[in-house]
Amino acid sequence: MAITLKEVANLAGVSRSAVSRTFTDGASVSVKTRRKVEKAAEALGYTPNFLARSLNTGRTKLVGLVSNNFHNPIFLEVFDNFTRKLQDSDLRPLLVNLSDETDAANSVRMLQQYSVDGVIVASSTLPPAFSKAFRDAGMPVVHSFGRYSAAPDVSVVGINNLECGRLVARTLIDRGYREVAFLGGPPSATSTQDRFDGFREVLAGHPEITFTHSFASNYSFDAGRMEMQRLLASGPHAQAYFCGDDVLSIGVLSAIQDSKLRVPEDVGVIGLNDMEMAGWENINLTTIRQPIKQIIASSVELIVSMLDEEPRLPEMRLFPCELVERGTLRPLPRGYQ
Amino acid sequence: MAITLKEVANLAGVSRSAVSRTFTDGASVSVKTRRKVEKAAEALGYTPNFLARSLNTGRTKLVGLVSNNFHNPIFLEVFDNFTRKLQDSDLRPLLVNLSDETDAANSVRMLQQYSVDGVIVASSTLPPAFSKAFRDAGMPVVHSFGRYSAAPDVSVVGINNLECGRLVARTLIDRGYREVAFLGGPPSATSTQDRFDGFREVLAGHPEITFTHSFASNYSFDAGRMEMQRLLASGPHAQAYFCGDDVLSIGVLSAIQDSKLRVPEDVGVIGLNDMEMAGWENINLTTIRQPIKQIIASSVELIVSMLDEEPRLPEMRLFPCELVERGTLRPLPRGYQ
DNA sequence: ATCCGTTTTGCAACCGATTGCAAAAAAATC
DNA sequence: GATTTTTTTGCAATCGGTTGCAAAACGGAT
Repeated sequence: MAITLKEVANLAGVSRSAVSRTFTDGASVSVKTRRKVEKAAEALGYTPNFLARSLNTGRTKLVGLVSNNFHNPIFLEVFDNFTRKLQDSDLRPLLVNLSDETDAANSVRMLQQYSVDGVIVASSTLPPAFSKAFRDAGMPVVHSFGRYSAAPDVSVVGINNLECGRLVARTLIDRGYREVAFLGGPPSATSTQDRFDGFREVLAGHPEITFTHSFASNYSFDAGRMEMQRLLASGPHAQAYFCGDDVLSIGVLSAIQDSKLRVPEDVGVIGLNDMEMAGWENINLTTIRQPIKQIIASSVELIVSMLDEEPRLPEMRLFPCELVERGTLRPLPRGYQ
Repeated sequence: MAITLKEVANLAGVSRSAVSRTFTDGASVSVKTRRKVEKAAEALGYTPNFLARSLNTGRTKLVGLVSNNFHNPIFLEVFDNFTRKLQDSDLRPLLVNLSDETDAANSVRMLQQYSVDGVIVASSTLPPAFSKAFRDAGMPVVHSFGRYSAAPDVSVVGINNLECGRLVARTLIDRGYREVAFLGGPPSATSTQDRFDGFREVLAGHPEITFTHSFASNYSFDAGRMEMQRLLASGPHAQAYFCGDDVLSIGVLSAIQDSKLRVPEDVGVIGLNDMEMAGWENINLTTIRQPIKQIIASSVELIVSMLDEEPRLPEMRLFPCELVERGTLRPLPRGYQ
């Protein structure tokens, strides 16, 4: 089938070790043999077999890229950035779709079979039990877009969802909204729980502000739209809605638009993520930006350093979020600007 | 590190071959030893190493999933479906991002290093040279969303872009549009070229219809919006625009919306793909549906059958497209319905 | 109990590489 | 030119499995 080391050795008239050494950096080969080998390899079109190599070295340079978010457009950016960054670090992503997987053991086995060097869990909804299962199986793990924890099982890189919730609450208060609402993603998602907690924490200090909440069935346009339609039909609406994420917000906007209410005059909406689409002129969503590129760059750096170092304690790397002002929230009242 | 076959053999008190055979289907092992082995494996938490196995069997069950479309939301659906289908067939996708890759040789080497069993090229814009390079390196290749060719280098699964162009032309004619336009994706994309060819082929038979064309710099919202703004600023607009794909169409719609023209009364728009977003109520784009799920299911079936069969001639598998009626094209004139 | 045909089993070679070690070759020293 | 030191080389074992083959165990029939 493919050209092997042996064939190159024969053609070059050297031992197999010599060939191996030419393709291993830091190994001792004279320039003369190196030349011979390179010439032979070139002629035959030889490429070392990384998998065979991995038996000895214990490194496959494979990284499991595990996710269950295959419906949120922002994850296309996520995959794009991860694959690039991993490739830059000479690692290859083995993509694992956990969308309808409930059993971590299954996924663990899958990754063990290919002896991946490490695992990146890219998800804001996957319960920590999954990352923990990978860790328990002895693989270095980074959970990207994961949840803050004082005593994390595995390293987490992401944003401080609690702080995001607080930031939104403060923003709405500053804008003079007096009846606000939280419209979260699925209650089971850790990201929703934390954003909610931060949000109501701040509001708890403002008894003058009334505050309601509800949850969409998942982070999707349809779920957001349906939940908002339900809310509009079931009683008076709030002055502003903090939505679990951008795609949910767009669904919410669509429902509001149908009801003839105006945004932001009659009702305000603020999302979270700042996905590309949020900036499209026909959407123009005010939102909280999550620094995806930095999160991913940092995740890859982290996993890379975990590969050649000794096991170390899990760490949290949280990045700040910032408000991206667009057209779905009313501006600061005069005098406060 | 991980548990090996040898350790299981020791614990179970059998030979290494016995253990190997228990984990190879079709191999001859007595129920008695099988039980012993399974018990020992269970106790130790043993999982066979697929990569070591691959040295003997010549099969890694790895499939290269190669793409350069990391900006079109439809590709999230594509990745979702591919990963699921491949997993169902017991194959693992090794994701390769070719976004700023111009040299096929580099990618070929990457896939050779991991001795993938086959390659799926998922892209409507990647030139055929890439798939050809993989094939020339001896890997089974399927090009999904690729271009029709009478004598293809590799198997292609997708839609007939020419026929799509024709379908749109006929649709616009039937709707009574007399000044139509093609607003394609990047001229270099094979998909754009073919759609354009089909479109003008039909229009060539209708001299009463005037017809203009232009190209956006890529398949993106911004490109579509900018190109449409340019067109609107530079002279009278056409009655209907056939846009290269859905995301381009949404950009075009956004530009039209800004110009105070009404859709579909003043100007019609039709896209291509039927991505999820096209059905969102606030977009509601009339478009041509590309049967993504079928294309992917068929691609995976094809690559699977290429894995255990002898080399065979490349084949074309083209699926029909259909019109999805929504709100951006005016209805059939009365009397024709 | 003996014989014969089937299964089951373990040995040992092999897949494509890496690597410790000792021997050979080359370079440096006197 | 002989001796010592350093570098380069090939041998052979190893990584974690699979598999052809011959021997061992088994099962049934006589």
